[in-house]
Amino acid sequence: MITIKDMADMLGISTTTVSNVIHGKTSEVSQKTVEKVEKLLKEYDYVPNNSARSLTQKCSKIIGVSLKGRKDQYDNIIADPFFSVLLGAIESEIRRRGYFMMIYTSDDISELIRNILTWNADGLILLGILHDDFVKIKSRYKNPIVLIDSYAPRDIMNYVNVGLEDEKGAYEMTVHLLERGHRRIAFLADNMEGVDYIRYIGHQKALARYGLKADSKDLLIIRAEMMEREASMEELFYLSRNYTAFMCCSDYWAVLLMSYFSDRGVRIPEDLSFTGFDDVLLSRIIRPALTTVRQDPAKRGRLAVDTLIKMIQEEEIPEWDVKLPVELVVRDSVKTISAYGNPEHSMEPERGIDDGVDE
Amino acid sequence: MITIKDMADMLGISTTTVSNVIHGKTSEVSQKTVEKVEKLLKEYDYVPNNSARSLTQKCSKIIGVSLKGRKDQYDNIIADPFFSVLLGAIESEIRRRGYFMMIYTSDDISELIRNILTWNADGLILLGILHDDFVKIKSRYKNPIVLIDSYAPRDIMNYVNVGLEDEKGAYEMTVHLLERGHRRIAFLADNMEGVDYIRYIGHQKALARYGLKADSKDLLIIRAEMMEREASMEELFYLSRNYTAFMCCSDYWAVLLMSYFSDRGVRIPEDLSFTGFDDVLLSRIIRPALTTVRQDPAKRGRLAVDTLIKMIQEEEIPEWDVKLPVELVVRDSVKTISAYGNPEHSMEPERGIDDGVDE
DNA sequence: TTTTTAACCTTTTGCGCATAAGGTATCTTA
DNA sequence: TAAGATACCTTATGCGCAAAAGGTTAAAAA
Repeated sequence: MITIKDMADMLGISTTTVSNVIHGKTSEVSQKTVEKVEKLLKEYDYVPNNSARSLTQKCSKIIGVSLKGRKDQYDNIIADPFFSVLLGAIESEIRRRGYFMMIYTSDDISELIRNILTWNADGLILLGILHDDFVKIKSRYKNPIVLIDSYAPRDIMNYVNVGLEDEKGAYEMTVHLLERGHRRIAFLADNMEGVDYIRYIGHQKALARYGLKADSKDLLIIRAEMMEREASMEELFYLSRNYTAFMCCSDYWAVLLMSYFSDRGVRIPEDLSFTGFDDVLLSRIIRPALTTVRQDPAKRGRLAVDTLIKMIQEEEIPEWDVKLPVELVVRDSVKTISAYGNPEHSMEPERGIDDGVDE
Repeated sequence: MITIKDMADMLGISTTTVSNVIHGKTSEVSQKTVEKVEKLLKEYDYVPNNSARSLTQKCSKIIGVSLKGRKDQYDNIIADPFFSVLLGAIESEIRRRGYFMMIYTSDDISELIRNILTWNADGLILLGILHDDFVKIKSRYKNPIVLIDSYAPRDIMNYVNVGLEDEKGAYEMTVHLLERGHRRIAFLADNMEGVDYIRYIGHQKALARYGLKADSKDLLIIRAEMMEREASMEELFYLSRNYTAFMCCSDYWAVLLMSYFSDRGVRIPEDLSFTGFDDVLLSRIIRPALTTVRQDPAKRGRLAVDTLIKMIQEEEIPEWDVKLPVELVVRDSVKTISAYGNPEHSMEPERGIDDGVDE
């Protein structure tokens, strides 16, 4: 590996002059010298040592990306069809902007913090981080952070979140189910800390508009490890008899559950309707095609990187809670229940109740 | 950020002593001093600056991972269901071993080289690299490299490849199709440079065993951009009438094509049978479930990282061409053709022809 | 003529760390 | 008692780079 000093010695000039040419400070260097240096630069295809640069500059050109959330059968979050699309978009945008990406998928938050600090990452993108972990990171890491799919009490801590119209999405999906005659709807979430909580609020509001009240026993928390355990799945299967529809917080799990249920002879959507969230490729391909809420992960990834780099370079904090649009995508996984057996609820929304969503 | 010098000053000792404690060279430091330093280390949660370390040591603890290959609708290779699982396995293994991962998905090979060199990566994992690009990288980058799914003439260049029994997989799949009565089989590949070429050889050998000869017009090269172009798909649709089975080199494309064809009224497998390669989650979930060749991407990722780190640490080159096992997974996407209309080929393999695969 | 200024250099410093090389006691051994 | 060994420490150096600070020359301004 050729260094600045090597080239300076070859030309009999100082390293500062070579460095100046590299950084385009040509006003301080004669035309003749510039040409000599540039010739050598090309000849040896000089590549700067970024470790050395990071030491002198305050910036490392590294952006850390941390993923947490639902895992697949390989205990592997990158393989999640939604996250992988998002991650791909983030990677290409980071690269396009001249930065480097380092990924951390560890559940160990102090390991994550050590990794960020040891490389002195210029900025951080956190996907699906829980509030407590976010606070821990904030207390040690002072560079800009952009969140994706993370919600926390704003009075506690400032943050920039590249989010979604989650509440609206869940609201519209619930209305869709209600309008098709469903009254016994289970809401399946990862946890009640992050986006799923916001979605649940939308769900509640939609129910309220129809004069219904959300019942906590209809809120089913599905953790990744449950998917593996036959006993948990059996229980879910047993529970499902109480419902006409399963409203899931991700396409991934909706699809996994559909597969499990249909293998056990449940007809979808005749016996049980399913809805998802995200609109991943999978959802278009399976049969019945999944009714879901679409978001644009590529756009979201790009916006997150863009926002972060703005914060890094201009040290100015932009809008702290973007909400990207969602769109209801109706396919074939929801049955229309014409003659609904439970007469206590009318099909029409009740009057006098506020029309709903606050965004 | 606290540094070694900060701590040395606090304790009134030299930086060397602190450094020695950090590296466990406690034989050179008195018990009392060790305790003092360790207390401070814990108190301030000291994290070393890896840029500084990289400068003094010859190693950076960075492993570069480069992906090339088929892309999805977002022009995003990370989102590929097979690559993402593999990548996830690689990431967690790299982290477990105390290294850091940097990803490059750029098609621009000289940009990739610059990135590796600028960070002085200790090693490289290349997925699906083409031979010319590999030669370019080798000429500039002298640290260990492990390939995944890459084949090249071995006499030209030494390399370590963590591969698959590709030939065997394709052979067995072709035999499966032949045994079910298929004679007009299209072989769908990405390109003829990498693993698909090896698979095609297996395909040819299986055909030969049945007294058939592979016809180059049955080899259909499907590039990612064709998936987007309606015209290309229409042409493929038109071509499909000549075949009873589409043998695809990846589940991903098999599934995409199945979806396209069934939307156009083609019944699968009644009108057209499909097979894949990889056995991704998708394949188990779609209907008909896809008959495919299974590989274990998690194991493969781990083995690749393990091999690379062995090369980095022991500077010893292990087995240079591992072939991990594959397994035929028969599901529902292949029709059994009982009365086959073309009398010129018998259902039985011809005698006297060698039994096939060389592994 | 002297001073100023601009153009074009170089020398020096330090980022944080690891290590080679150099100390100074104290303890062993013959 | 002198020579060597041991335990425990420090000083000095350099990795590759960027930038502050310091030169020198020649042209421009006073």
